[in-house]
Amino acid sequence: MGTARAKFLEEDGCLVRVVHLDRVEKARREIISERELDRLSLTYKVLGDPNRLKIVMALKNVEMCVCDMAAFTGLSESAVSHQLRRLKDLALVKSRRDGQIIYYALDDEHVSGLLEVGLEHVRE
Amino acid sequence: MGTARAKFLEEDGCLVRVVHLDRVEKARREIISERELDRLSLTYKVLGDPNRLKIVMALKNVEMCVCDMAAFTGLSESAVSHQLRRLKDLALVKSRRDGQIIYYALDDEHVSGLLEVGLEHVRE
DNA sequence: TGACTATATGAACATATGTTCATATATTAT
DNA sequence: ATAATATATGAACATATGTTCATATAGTCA
Repeated sequence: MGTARAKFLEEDGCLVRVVHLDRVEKARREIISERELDRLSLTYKVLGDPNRLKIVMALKNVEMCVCDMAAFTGLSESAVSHQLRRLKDLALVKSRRDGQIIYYALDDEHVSGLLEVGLEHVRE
Repeated sequence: MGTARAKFLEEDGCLVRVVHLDRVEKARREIISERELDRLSLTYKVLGDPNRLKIVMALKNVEMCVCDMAAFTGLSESAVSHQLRRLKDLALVKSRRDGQIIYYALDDEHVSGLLEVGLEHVRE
């Protein structure tokens, strides 16, 4: 039944095979900016490590300090600190200081939202 | 003002520093299974690459075949195919055949949900 | 059937990533 | 101040990841 066939078009001096030029152009029009795409992929990537994800899942329920998270995950405090920095850089996690101790928590509801939707998908 | 101080407890024959034992235990009780955690982190990881994310974002709006996505992303068809396999393994993407052409689309609404929430977070 | 088209796969290679170890910073307590 | 505590950082190393290239598979059309 399929009658679609490839055309070839020139792109940057190269021949590129395209079956649905209209779809490719539609996708090009509707894609988000390179900048947003990079930031978005970094956001997912930072959740894409089991240890970091474990940290974030824990923070979903309770504030914790570095050594608590180290005890919980089995990582060294240094490793946890490195990971927290990445999480903080992408605004997945925020911190507040109380005396010598720095408490970490999820940055906002979007983060729990991401975890919820992800879990739903994994569990279906 | 902070009066919290660390205790040391034995864990697998090692001394581990813990400030809030109650929180660590709470986190341990409430954490999801190792299996779910792995699958969840793989799900985020697979979205955590700019090229794969670009593919998925495009599929949010329109069905595409491999060579369309190759043209759209600037990747080779082989590279796109490799990435699609990973996306399919984690049920982020599904495919249907029509003649010689295989059309790809997002697997379900959870995937667009993940993209929506992620974008909201990045844009705030 | 056999030639052709679209997609998939395996191995290899270069780059990216996460942990460790040593050390630095910042706050508190004496 | 000085010592002690909690966290952060930099460099280095081993492993993981993504692309390429060559080749394989699977469906289609003559």
